[in-house]
Amino acid sequence: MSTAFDVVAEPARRQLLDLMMLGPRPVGELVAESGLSQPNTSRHLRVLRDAGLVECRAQGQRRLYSVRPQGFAEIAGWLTPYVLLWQGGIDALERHLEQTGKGA
Amino acid sequence: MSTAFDVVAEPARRQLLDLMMLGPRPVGELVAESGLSQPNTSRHLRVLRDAGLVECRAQGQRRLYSVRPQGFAEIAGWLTPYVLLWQGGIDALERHLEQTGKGA
DNA sequence: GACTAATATGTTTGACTGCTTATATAATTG
DNA sequence: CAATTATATAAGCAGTCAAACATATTAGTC
Repeated sequence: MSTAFDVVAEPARRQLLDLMMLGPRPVGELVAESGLSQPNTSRHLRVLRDAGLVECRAQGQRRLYSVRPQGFAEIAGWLTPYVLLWQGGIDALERHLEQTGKGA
Repeated sequence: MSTAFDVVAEPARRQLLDLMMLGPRPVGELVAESGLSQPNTSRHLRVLRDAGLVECRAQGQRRLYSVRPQGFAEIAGWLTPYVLLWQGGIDALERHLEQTGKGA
């Protein structure tokens, strides 16, 4: 099992996610627009799915893959303090840690 | 050269970042609190530094490492649409893409 | 300037991962 | 049900990377 961080570290997978961002896409379109080989695309989609970053529903012989936003919670949760530190300084960060209880 | 995504994919490096979050820390403390070996810690800090995620200033024979929040821009910038999609739905995402011009 | 403390680098090894090619499964059409 | 389209899986190879261990560098102390 890999974390969302591992999964998203791969440029090809970020590209696939970006292609799915605005709505569900069949694999064929993802293959065409990403430039990845079909098996390669399929493998990456599998990894994304196992990590909970995308989901898949069948429509005829196609499979429609779409982004699963909740899957990004792990990354977003970890990143938030650093973004706060960036935009609000150390005191914004401390307030956040206070609230989330991670400051103990 | 590796992207911020690659760098942050490593759990040990996220841990080090977390240890530096509240302020600059000397390497020795990071070694002690992370449980990583000293060379290993040093190597990870090097990677973090090369990626612009931390910076380093010398104080006597110690080196104080601290988080460099701007370094997180790449990740934050990529992640934002997905967080928006999560919290605000597709229309929040579309407004954002409109503004940032990535929607063309 | 020898000695110690603090940190960095080099090397090797083992594990993991992505890509390619070939093949298998599943749904669709005639 | 044969043929075709769409997607998934398998096996092999090559490149990458983190950990361990040894060693080098830099700064402070006597």
